Amino acid sequence: MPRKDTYFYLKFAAQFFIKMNIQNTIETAVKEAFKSIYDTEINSVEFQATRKDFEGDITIVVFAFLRFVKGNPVEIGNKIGAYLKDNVKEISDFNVVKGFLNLVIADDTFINDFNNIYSTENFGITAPNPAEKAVMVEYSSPNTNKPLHLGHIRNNLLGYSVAEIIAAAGNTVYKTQIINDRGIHICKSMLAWKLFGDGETPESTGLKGDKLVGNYYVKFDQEYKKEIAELVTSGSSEDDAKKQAPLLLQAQAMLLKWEAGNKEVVDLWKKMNQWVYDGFDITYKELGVDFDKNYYESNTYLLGKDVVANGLKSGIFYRKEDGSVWIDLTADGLDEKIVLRSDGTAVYMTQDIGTAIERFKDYDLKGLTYTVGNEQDYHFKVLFLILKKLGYEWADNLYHLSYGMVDLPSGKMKSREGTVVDADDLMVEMVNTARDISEELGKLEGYSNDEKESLYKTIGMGALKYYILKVDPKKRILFDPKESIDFNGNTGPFIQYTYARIQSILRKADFDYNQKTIEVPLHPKEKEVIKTLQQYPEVIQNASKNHSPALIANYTYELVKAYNSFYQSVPILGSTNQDEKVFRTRLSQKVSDTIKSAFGLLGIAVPERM
RNA sequence: GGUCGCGUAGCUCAGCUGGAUAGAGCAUCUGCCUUCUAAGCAGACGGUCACAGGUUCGAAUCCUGUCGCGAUCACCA
Repeated sequence: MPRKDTYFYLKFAAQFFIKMNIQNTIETAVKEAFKSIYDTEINSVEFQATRKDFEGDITIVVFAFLRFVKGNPVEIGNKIGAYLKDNVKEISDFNVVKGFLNLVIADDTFINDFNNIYSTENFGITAPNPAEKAVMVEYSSPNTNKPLHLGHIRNNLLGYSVAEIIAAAGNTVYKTQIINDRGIHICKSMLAWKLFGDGETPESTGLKGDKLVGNYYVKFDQEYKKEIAELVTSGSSEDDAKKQAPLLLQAQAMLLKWEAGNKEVVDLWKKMNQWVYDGFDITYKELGVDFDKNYYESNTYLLGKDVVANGLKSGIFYRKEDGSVWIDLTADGLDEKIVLRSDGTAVYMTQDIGTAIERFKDYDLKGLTYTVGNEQDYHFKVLFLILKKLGYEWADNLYHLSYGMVDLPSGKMKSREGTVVDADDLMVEMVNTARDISEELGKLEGYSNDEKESLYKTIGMGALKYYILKVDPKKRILFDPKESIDFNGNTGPFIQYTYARIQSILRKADFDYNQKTIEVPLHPKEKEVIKTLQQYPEVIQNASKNHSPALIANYTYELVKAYNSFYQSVPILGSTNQDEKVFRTRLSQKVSDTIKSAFGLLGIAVPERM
């Protein structure tokens, strides 16, 4: 094992070498240039990619040097440029515009780079370093009283993708969720089923288990509202009616029974939760997400109380007269926060403290990322601060992947009011749209029905996932169910289509393109594609650091645009020059490999044809 | 009210730790299928980067304030 890892490590190093090599060479040369021309030491050189409208590949910002050398930036740029052209073999030309020194990199340098990239397996991906501790990513974390909706889809896609990205950046990653399987809301569904369910089961109704249970959650709410209305007509105040409604009292009684371990209630709870889990499993599978370990709130809701007890002793927490325990965070600009109820039971915070500690005990972790909506920003800020105050050094490596809500034109989605976009329904709809478009285009002759259906799923889910993931997680998404998700332009199918076209070329390539070619004149479009490919490793690192699948999505789009432009301007298989043909085929192949890799990080599959 | 986030083209979004004339897609309009898949390519149109100050050689980007939208400030989770 260690040997294999070392091997991967070297590969990773080699990969960075490709890109950094040139920049380092230039940086060193620039320093030499200042030494020899101005007799001045400079400490760093600021690089940026040359803008498309200018000639060149890499640009040095001359303004930054004015601190060290006084003078006209254009003049300085010209002198440095001339020095570089004479002394650095990779630089074939230069020009200066205002304070920008644009350098032209020699074609053979690009081709060499590309050949290195081509022969790098899993280009861009860094294998985990076994000496490093792991990272845990929590996502999904549903309630077991209702089905998953569009909001959960965003959560799941984000969490899954971020986990993949962090792994690709060189970490061992564990995916987890905490299932909110206890509490009054579960009892509501249970009670409604018991009272009105008539023994219905997923088998007897043919309904997905989570849907069935969700129906009873809605049923409870309807009946509960009726009771409130009746109480109000008979003279109760609205508030009293809400508290006194028999259904609610029964649900509360049920929760007490559950906590006391009453067999009948616990058995019903187990049965109905299992229905929900079976339903969720189907949805998760369709979505293509998975978990390494599930935590259940019914196991963790008592955690954290001993931690609070210890913190009380050390003075981090304090007890109020009624017995409740608090932490004072006003010195940190926050409020006072309760960590234990006056009856000694745990609150959400207590549980999260305990669960975090538990996870660090269960796994050898360096960090933990929570994928939870931005409505809980405050909760996590407080949680992290408390853990820090409790002295856990890993508290600095906790991260709240906070994402914006998915809203409908009508406003927020509400399960009880039936204004949610159901996860399963939406996925079916996306696949249907993919089917309609594909059938209309009719490019799939020779495909069996199974192959076609599997392809429609790939495309439909690709459209959905890309649509959600290309947006910065922080931003809220407005989803209009009437305007269907696009399949043209900056979309998943557009990128999948490019992949499929390349596969078609590779299938037709009846020559050996495994051979390196160096002596080909480089077309500007080819250069653009190579430049974009070079960025991939850095993009992954960046996306990991920023917990942002959107960076991967946007990068993939850039790559595909560059490739399509190339594809349209020059013949690949039709090239009359054999070396050129080989080179372009190799370039195409690596682009498709990279698309597949990047889309893999987004949890999106790619098709061989479409 | 306090705190946090967001505000870029008609719509949906990019724009990395400040850099050149702010970029895509959709929509509208114009070209390109006897050459590798037109779910494509090339182009036109479209912007007081919410507003006002400040820092800087240089600000959509950093700082301050204002406005607008959202979230949050529970002995719910």
